[in-house]
Amino acid sequence: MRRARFDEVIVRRANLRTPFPPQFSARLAGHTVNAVSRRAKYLLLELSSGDTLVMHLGMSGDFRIEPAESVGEPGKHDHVIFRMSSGKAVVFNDVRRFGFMDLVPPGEAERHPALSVLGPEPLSTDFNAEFLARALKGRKTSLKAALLDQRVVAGLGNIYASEALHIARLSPRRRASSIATASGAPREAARHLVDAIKQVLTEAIERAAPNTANNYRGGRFRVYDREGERCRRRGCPGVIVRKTQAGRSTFYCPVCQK
DNA sequence: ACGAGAACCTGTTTGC
DNA sequence: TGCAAACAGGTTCTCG
Repeated sequence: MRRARFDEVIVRRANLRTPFPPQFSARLAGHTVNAVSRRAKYLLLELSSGDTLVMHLGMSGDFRIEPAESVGEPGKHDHVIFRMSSGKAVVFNDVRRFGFMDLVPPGEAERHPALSVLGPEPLSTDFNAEFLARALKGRKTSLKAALLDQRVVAGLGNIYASEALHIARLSPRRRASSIATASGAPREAARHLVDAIKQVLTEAIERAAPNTANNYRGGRFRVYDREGERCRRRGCPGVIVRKTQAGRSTFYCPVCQK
């Protein structure tokens, strides 16, 4: 497969969460995509122009790929259409418009305000019990809210924050600082939590991978969206409850998560 | 300085 | 049935 070039970029609505940069379409047209990468929940496309296209799907965004010739009348929430030299059109659809697109000049991607504040990637060795304990030392917010803070760990979202806490048997309502000693050293809970985050994300990636036999692991989640249902931990008689923390739904088992 | 809550949007589900 | 409130997997701003 050859690297594809942007033949034409049609912006049907030039503001998602933030306004698009000036000359967005013109800066893309004629350039090829040299590399695709990811940082936290941001998608990064390195272009032959040297610019980096930074994108985020927000809550409801998605890309769909269709043959260019079959692109008909755009749907209501189709905001951007990338017509590629491959003959495909990549359509960005986003009902809630919490998505995000920006174009940053060469060498400035890491300094982008959205990216520069991010903590370590959860599956990297930089994300470990020592780091987490230091990051949460003295923080009075809840453990759950802290896990959603992208400066602490980048790319963990609401579902897997709840899931990881269940695996680690830690209550989402604990003080974040409780996983560290006063000097910022990790307690055992910090190691369990780091391990649980890595585990839950690794499993989720495996499950999502195409062409594997892992696709139909029944049951989906351990706690997320299971209010009122039995805890899945073996031997635990608990019932999953839902609580709002920092404006988001948290699901946990009050019996086995301490 | 920190943490909680609101705000940004639209669509769907839930409750009276 | 109908309408309003609550809720949705994210991020960022404001306010106390």
